[in-house]
Amino acid sequence: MAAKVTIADVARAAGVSASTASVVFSGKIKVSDETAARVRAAAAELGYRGPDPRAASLRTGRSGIVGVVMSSSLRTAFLDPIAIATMDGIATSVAPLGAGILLLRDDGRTPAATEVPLDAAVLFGTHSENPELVENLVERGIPVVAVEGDPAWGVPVISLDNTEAQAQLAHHIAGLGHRNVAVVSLRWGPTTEPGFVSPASTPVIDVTRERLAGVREVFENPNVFSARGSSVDFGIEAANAILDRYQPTAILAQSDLLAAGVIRAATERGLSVPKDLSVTGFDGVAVDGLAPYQLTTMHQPAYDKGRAVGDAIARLLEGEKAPSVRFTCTFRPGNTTAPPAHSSVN
Amino acid sequence: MAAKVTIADVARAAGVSASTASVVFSGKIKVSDETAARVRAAAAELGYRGPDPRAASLRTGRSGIVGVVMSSSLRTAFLDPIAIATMDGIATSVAPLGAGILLLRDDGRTPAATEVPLDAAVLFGTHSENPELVENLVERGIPVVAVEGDPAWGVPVISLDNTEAQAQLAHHIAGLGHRNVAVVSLRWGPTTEPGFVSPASTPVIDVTRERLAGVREVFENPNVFSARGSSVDFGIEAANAILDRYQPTAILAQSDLLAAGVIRAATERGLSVPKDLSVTGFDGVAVDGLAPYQLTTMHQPAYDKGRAVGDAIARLLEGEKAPSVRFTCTFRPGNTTAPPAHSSVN
DNA sequence: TTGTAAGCGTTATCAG
DNA sequence: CTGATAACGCTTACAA
Repeated sequence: MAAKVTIADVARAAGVSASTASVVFSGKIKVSDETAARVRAAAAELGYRGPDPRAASLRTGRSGIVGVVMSSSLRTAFLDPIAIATMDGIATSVAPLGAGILLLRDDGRTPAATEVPLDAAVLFGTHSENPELVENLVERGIPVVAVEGDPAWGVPVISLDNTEAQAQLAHHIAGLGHRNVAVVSLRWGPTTEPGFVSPASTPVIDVTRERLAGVREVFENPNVFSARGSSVDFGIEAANAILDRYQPTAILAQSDLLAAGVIRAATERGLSVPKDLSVTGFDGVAVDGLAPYQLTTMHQPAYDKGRAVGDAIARLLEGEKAPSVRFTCTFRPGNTTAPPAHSSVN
Repeated sequence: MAAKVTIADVARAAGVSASTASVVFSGKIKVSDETAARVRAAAAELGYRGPDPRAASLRTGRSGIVGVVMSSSLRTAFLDPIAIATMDGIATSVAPLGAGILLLRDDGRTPAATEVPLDAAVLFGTHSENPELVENLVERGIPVVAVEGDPAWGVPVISLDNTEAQAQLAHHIAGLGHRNVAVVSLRWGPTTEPGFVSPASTPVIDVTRERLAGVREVFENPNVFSARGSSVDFGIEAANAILDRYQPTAILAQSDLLAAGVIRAATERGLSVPKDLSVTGFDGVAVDGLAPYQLTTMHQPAYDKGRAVGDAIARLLEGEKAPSVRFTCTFRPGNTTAPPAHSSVN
């Protein structure tokens, strides 16, 4: 536990100046092999482990940290495979920038994004609640990129063609002849309870709203059950509520996890999928344990979305403008949709 | 985009010294309301958003960042609900320290843990491969805590009574009268392919080894299939391989996810659980969509393990010693185990 | 190729 | 309660 040894100590021991020693470690300028060796030897001798990142980051203005601001707990956020894939994409794409991912929440339960040495910040999910955060970050000169948020903030937004994609699924269902469909939606608002929602109501959460709009382009007035979130169990809950009350020939779920739950609930009631009930998902993730069903769904390029975030950050860090990017989902037919049976099973 | 405004600018504008202005923002020392107001007004005027975290962290020696070093990709790590719960616990317990979680890997695909301003580091999973990292961190005076690792490094380890817990499950199965059991294990080594393993082989990964030892305390020579990792689908794969070759009356899976896959595979083959096949898990997580089965399993306090990590960090940061902690799993009986049928179904 | 000088923006300490 | 002073440990023009 010797007192802290600094680069100056190393330089002194090696008989060179601090700047030379610094350069030996950063490798940014050529140093004669001989002096470099001397510096390294001195460092080893003194137990110097390389520059202190704190001091380096003050000097260079870079910390190697990209903050990802989420609006929910870690546990909740990472329940969603899409969130994980996106994060993975972000992590991968910022790695070449020499950066890592710092998990932050915007509710005061973690250090504020403004109290941590960030090189850039990613707004993950809906943050419409908290425009001051964005403003603060931007005024500090910290590049900000949003995933699936409100483009109004003037920051680049990496998003999806949610409405069009969901409409495509709805058209597929309509084309098969279905007229009587129901929707299992994602969370309506940040704190909304699950349940049926009135046709007049509009979802607060962007993704929910956009996807629902896609269904409504095709089906006038579907019954909508807003789930507690995206999971198989919530899908089961929603499907049971729907099937207790209505006899739709198709259910459009706003996520694959929810769809898997719908299938589970339907088959447990003795309904055959897709003969008695067609089911569609959204996301195109591999739902663990769903086999032998293959969901008819829209695949979203979550990982690529994450990579786009990193690209945008890189651009912003260079002082360039970064454009918003809207990714396109692709239709993935499975074996969970079919024309409706002529008569209701009931 | 005015040039960067510093606390000195604010102080000057407010007609006070920089130190006074600093104290207004940190709140660590009393300042007269009047001067405080003047400083704040000046800050607002100039668009000063508070101290630069980089400079503050150099000066104070604290960055508010706890690094979590994982050995796999984000995607892989977060597939496991236990990992998520543990991370959640860590995030929660370091929050009061004013810290957030920085996701790091030890394979050069993210900034090295040594290049980032960490207040502390958590080694997540097996890091036996990389003792230099630990050494480097420790020499820098950065507190290190390990989750489920090798206690040999001299850092506190937060772990589980894996062997005893698994043995408890094995005794439960033996007590029901089972004599012919098989095991679905977690990954054998960091890069091992799935498959049956020879009785002589010992797992490289700590958790796998410890849990297997628990089974072997009770059952001499079970057939062991090492899965590709912890997921329902890998469990299905493993169970099918086992049931193709053997007729065990019970399968002990090393995770709940694997156990869920075993159940799925078994029921798809027409075996009834638990009548024809008893199945146990490990972890005690709520497996999404497993209902109506309730796994007989050991519950591990993953979240609390995470909290213990935070506690250890807090202690280390105070300069105290932090003890290693070994958590105890609790038996959770479900409806997936029963005495073996008198004759094989086959 | 190496050294000199000048901060990066803050905050702890201590005196007033 | 406020101010002066001195670091925190490093990097980077620029000069030699």
